[in-house]
Amino acid sequence: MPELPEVETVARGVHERVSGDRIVQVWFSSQPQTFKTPPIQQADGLKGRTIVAVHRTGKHIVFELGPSSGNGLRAEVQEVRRRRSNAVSPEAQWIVHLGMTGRLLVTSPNSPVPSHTHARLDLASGKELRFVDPRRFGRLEYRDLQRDRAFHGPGAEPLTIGAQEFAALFHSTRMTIKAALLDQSLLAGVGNIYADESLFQAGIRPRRRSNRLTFAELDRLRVALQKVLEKAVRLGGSSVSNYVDADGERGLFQFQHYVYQRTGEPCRRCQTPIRRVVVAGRGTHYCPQCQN
DNA sequence: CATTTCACCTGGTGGC
DNA sequence: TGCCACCAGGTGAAAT
Repeated sequence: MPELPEVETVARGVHERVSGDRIVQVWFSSQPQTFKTPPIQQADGLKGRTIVAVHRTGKHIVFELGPSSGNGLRAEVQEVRRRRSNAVSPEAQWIVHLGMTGRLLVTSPNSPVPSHTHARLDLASGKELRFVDPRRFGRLEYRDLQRDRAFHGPGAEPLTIGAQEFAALFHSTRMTIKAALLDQSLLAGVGNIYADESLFQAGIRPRRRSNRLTFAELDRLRVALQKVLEKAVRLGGSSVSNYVDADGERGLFQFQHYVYQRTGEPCRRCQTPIRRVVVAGRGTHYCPQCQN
């Protein structure tokens, strides 16, 4: 499930492979719900633009796009070189949300096109960028910054938020702490795995009311969450089911899980069997001994 | 308004 | 072996 660490891994991989490149041709599938912006509008906007940079905001991958440039291979190559060396202020953004099963792949145009491919971007370098998403929970959006606001994500960034702001956010709602962690308008980037893992590390039960947690508990949670996310980023994310990064490599963090999908197995701290309940409509895993 | 529930999707799993 | 009910969970709309 792509959450912050998986999305970060994908964004870094894609950035390394396509920044400085130029989009020369675009193809989209005809699956309407994949497109937050109508596909024709996206194709018109993307074609000819240079990819200045690719980065993550919350669970979103943002492509910063430069102005579209003229035709001709020589001009394209020069354009690529120019944009590599100078920072260009972006004129547009392509925003990719992976949903549950979305993947961004950088491949040769000749490699077999997987089923459920919804976007194919031909790049000036000869590479092809593909968006593949079997369950179609992912979303593609285009913003023209002359007209639209730049994308900044729905909520605060979990990795950099400070103690005061974190406490203020979670003291502002009566939801369960699990539901609050999953609410992207509060913190952007936390999903089911890292919500469960950080609550375990902080020793907090998922059904506690967010606004009833003490400042000390919330700060334990913030520190635990940041440590868990940073470690997962270092390990390339968690590969549960079939998540892979831009190389097709699997992450390693799933071997570090303390509670997620360990129902009935002994707690790594106290040997008590891990319990599974449903909170906020999600499978939720916790240790009844270590979490209070 | 705040909060909770549910529909959207397909592939994988496990029971019979 | 084949069939099918069921589960996974990010998000936004609908219900409460």
